[in-house]
Amino acid sequence: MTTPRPDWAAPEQSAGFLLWRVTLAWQRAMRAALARHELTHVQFVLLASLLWLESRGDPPSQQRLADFVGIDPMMASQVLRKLADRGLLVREVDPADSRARLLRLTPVGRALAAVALTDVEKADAEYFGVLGGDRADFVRSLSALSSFAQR
Amino acid sequence: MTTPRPDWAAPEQSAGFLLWRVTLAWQRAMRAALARHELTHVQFVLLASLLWLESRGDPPSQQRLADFVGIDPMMASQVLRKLADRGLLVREVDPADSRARLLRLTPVGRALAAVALTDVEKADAEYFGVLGGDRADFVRSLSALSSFAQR
DNA sequence: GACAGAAGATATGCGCGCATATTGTATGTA
DNA sequence: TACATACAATATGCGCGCATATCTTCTGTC
Repeated sequence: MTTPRPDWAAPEQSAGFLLWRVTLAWQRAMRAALARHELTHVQFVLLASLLWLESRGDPPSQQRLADFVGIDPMMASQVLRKLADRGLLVREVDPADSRARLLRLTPVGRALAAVALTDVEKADAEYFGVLGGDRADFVRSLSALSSFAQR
Repeated sequence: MTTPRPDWAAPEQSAGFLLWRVTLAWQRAMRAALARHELTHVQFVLLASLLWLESRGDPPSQQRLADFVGIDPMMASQVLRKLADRGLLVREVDPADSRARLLRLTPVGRALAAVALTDVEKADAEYFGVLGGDRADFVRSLSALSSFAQR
């Protein structure tokens, strides 16, 4: 166990490190696509998910949105406050539970989310386009890992 | 463009967001495997890569190691300084270029890298084990993305 | 030899991922 | 009613990813 292992020392030959680097590259692509909207990639995910949730039910709480997106409730709290400061959404106290904050997009926020969505979709399609026909298999593998590796 | 898109609003149905979440889960697995060695996942990658590079040539500079691993030279500089403070490696001025710092593992650092390597390998194999026979295809897809999405 | 440009290292600052602790509120049970 | 427990939100702190600026040193060309 004292001899170096080529398959670990060389990141490009390990699935884990490939995963890591590919994700970083994807995040850079997202950042580039969202830069002109003054949105970070987490801000966008929260806005887009809120758009989706709003369209089919009551306004969600911060907690519910964070669970839905799969990010840390702490992060969600901070990011949502900034988005509220920018006037993209409002955080109002839940009348049924004064601990919770209900989220509601403003018209400005709704419009921004919709426009950013098209840019992100284009960047995403371009990024994964190189996989060609293997894309379905790739996504299936990701799903298998994702369902296995629940937090 | 003002109607929500289910495939984007629901992260688990988008390849990009799947990628993101799976990578976060992998990083958590790495963190757990490395916790008892008091190593972060980036610290480990640097140590293991240094182990590999040392075994087959002259000691690399910080820049060369950062390039090899694929991380930011800035991060590498900070992390390597901490590792040097812990006595796991030494950073000596390159006699051929007084700007560069040459990296050399200490015996303690070499031993720690080797032990941590076994834990990480086990965790990694366990993590990707759920892919079963699809693992090769998955890694091939990752490689395609990786080579395409060079920084 | 003198100069401009490139490269290695560092500092600063912001956003994200996560762990921990604290406060206030909503539940359960006695 | 009183209390313990659980939960939503917040604050703090650390490590990472990255952009920008600065300083020093090397290398090119004249």
